[in-house]
Amino acid sequence: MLLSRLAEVSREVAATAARSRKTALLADLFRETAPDDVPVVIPYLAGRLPQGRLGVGWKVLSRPVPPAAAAALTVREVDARLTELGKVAGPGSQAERTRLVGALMGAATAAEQRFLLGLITGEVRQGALDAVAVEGLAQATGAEAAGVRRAVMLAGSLQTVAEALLADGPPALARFRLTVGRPVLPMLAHTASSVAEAVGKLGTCAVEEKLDGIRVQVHRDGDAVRVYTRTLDDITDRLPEVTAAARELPGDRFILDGEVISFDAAGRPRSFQETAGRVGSRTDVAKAAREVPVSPVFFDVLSAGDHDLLDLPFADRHTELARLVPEPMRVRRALVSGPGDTAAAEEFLAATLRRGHEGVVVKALDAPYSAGRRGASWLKVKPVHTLDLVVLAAEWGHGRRTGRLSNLHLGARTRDGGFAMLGKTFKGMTDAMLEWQTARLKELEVSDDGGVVTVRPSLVVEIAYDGLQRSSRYPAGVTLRFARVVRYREDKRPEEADTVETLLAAHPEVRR
DNA sequence: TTCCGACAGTGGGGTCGCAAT
DNA sequence: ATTGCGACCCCACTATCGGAA
Repeated sequence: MLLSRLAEVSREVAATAARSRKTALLADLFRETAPDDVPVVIPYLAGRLPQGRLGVGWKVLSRPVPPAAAAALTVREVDARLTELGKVAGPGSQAERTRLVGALMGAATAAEQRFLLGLITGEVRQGALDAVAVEGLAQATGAEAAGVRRAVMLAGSLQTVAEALLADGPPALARFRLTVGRPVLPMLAHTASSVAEAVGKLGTCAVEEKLDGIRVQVHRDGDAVRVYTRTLDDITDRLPEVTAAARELPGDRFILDGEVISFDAAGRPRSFQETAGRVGSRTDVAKAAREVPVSPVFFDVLSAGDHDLLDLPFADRHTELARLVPEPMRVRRALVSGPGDTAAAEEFLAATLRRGHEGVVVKALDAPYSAGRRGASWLKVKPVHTLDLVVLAAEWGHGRRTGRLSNLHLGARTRDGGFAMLGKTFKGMTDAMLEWQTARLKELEVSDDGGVVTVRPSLVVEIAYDGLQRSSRYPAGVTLRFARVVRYREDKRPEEADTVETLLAAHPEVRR
């Protein structure tokens, strides 16, 4: 199949609003795909490369290359070239990657270049990724969409399921079962604004502490232990403590779900930055493990012995978890009987925060494990802080925000009457707010370099954030975590904005 | 008819590893 | 030794479609 066909379908999908029509377009393409092309066409139309990331980003891709006049590239040739590109390493590799990208782009028409650019950067912007591709695949093969979705969750990969389905039809789905050693997409949580709201929605539930670390899925089959991240990367070699802990548990075949986190000598959780740095260390794991040891803390079990537990209610899975994992290696929890018992949940949240943790996750006791889904049966609750800050600048947006000022630079007052930038945010704005702030900020413009519009510091905006973290980038030595806009405060003047001092005083645990 | 679940898009900061300077 | 880039951890929020209620 020619790459130009894919580029054309992708463009059509992007130009279509209705999801049903997007699905139909993908299904049509999948039907006409030859078996040999399937391993490439399916991921491409789901907006991903089968190779994963290539080590090529905007820096290399932003160099313009004259397009080819006629479409001649086949998808398999492109795939072969990108596989080569991904293998390049060592001294001189940047120049070599640039050369290979240039050669590929030079063989592509303008339309194909646009498609390739989106694929390689991971931003196809066609309004259809895995979920729509799954629907399209189901439609093309006559399989049940729910069955395809489940197979993809269990395989951890759309591509594997697509190949099997297009080769053998719907019966192939039965081959995809939960298997120890093969990672499953983890269940995710929604956000609730309060414990009362969460308990109100779920009724009888468990309230569990939410640790601010790295999500892990731990598989053990006899002596073989593997550890996977949320995106199913294998990080076993970086976490010897987790392997050792898993081997000491009484069962010898299981899949556990939990969090890895580092505690200091006093038993307090270290900051996310410290835990994440440790988990990211690969070159000298032994040294990293001595300096920042981590502990696994589990909250769910997906499989035990030869039993697939995914469809069991959470209450039953937890009974199994308690059999397998001793209490210190499990997340703390409280059982709550329903909305009448909210006070107990509130107290548990307060105690969890006193222990230095992030918040809680409220979980329905009757819900199955919805692999790969952000199910409504897990609701996280974290405290939210707010500040009144001043807009120092704004950046021109991309995609659907093109032509609008989007990303705000936020400043707090300093003692000398100036402002110190604390970070940026693009979150929380409605389309109407984007429209309004673009016009308002243009009135305050001091300069525009094409990317950043600097303004007179006079507009006050209320910002919500999850906490403070250390920063080497910003002048106050700290930055806001997950900053988002709540509303503009036109009733406030910049002299009334919050100061760096009050911010630091509100977060004494963050030392600069 | 209205409501709500699921998705995609729009990017944020930090840290590590690697290659280039 | 330092700098820049890319990958991958953490993530919030809004708009939209289409099925559920």
